Amino acid sequence: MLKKERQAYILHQVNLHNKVLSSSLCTEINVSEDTIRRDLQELSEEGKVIKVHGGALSHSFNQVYFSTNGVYSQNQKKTIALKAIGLINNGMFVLTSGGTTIIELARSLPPQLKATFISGSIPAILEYMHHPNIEVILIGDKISKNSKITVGSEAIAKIRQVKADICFLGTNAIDLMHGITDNDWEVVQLKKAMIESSKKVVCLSIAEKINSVQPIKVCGLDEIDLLITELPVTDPVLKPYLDAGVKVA
Amino acid sequence: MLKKERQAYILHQVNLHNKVLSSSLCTEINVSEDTIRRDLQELSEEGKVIKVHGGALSHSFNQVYFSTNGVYSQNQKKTIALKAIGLINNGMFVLTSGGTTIIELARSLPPQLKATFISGSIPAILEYMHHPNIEVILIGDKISKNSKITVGSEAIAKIRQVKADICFLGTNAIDLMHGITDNDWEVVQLKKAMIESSKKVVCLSIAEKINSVQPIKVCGLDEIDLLITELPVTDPVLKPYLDAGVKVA
DNA sequence: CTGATTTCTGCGTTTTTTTGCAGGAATTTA
DNA sequence: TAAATTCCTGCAAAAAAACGCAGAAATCAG
Repeated sequence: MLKKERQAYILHQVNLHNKVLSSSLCTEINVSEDTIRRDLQELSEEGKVIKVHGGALSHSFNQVYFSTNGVYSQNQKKTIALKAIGLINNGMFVLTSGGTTIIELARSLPPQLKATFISGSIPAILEYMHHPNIEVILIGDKISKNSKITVGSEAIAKIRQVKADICFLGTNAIDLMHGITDNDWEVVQLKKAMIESSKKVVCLSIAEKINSVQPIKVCGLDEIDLLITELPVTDPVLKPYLDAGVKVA
Repeated sequence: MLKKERQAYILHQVNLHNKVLSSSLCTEINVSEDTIRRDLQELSEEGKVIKVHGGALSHSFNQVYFSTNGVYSQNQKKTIALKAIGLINNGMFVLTSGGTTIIELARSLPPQLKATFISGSIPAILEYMHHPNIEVILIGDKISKNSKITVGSEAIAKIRQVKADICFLGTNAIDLMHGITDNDWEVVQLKKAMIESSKKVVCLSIAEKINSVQPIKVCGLDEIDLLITELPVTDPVLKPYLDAGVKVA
């Protein structure tokens, strides 16, 4: 096998699978590891692949996983936020949890919107405060430094006193079997209370979190009135949820 | 699994769920905890994640910060803050209002101090949240956007439920005749409630505000247990207050 | 066509990287 | 305060990489 031929094969494999192991390559092509290593070395110098200990990675691998953009999946979250904002009308009482998607929602609210936002999430409240026309109601109680949200029985009691028109939940994990799940017990209690206190429950979830599970259950899919992702409604990932009776936007 | 691959997976999980536990990661990827720890270490050195005891946090989630620009007469306020901090002991319940002097107090708290701070001021709460050992209780209610503090009957009711060891009031104006005065009716209601709910009332006031008056009365000088300014106790400006029976530090 | 030169490949050795483990220190939690 | 986790340090084994070298193959010059 010619050297050029071999390198073309390697490059093909890298682009196909996003990674190659030098060990498997050398058995596939039946050459010594040194040869593979030298090939990888050359391809790496030409910028065709990224050489790592044990093999090589495609360049797209790095683009996908080590996004140089500091804010992770901001665009997706922006898309979700805009869909969600379409559900808010003037005069509404809106209950929101915390999380980066909610922050994006808060930042994207149109300036003319006049509504009342209720939350215990400090980062979210900070964003709502900057808005010219929104009334902000803060749920008080002990602050969980971890999640930057007020948690505890007082907070839950306060939420129970509210009857909100709509509730937006930032989602940590959603799955067909287990519904909405999360990893912080106290936050879960809050979210449960929020669901009970709202006429309409909307889950905001980037597609990556779909079909993932966390240890603690928030609610079943049947309690969600709407699931918002950055995907078009026709995306196959959403099909099982539509089939399960979940409304999707 | 390649090392880079593993780190990409970890980073992905961190960005997705805002936090990861090393314990769960090592069962997921089936490597030793040491390996996970070393990965976390490296990712943290590259600034990709924030390493904490037991796992790691995403960086984007922790970017809650408040614009500190234009801190007015910072040095004097620092002096006042340090005097005030001398009054706080471990285990105390501390009630604070808002204002830049209180912020300075919050920033200057010694890291070992273990106490519970109660406040409705968003900027103050943000500072307390950064402290490793203090418990933060947030007073909830409607947020007044210009004073950045929760105001209203619910907030007052909550404060009434508390019996704090000490209360620090940022002062807007203090005068021999009129006592403590302010210019925001709702904030005054809150401060009154705070005074009633505290065993000891401490006013923090920079010298410039001494002998000035605002439209709405908070309380008389007789209700103050201590007045803290940046001046030495012997300063002639403070003499009339000492004569009137106000303790000064 | 032939010999010299260059390139390529594989082998053995040394060096580096990676990983897991044991212990003791540090931190967290009850 | 005591128990349980988690963290750190040094160490050792395994894997991979780097290096030098020599033989094989290809290229080139005369």
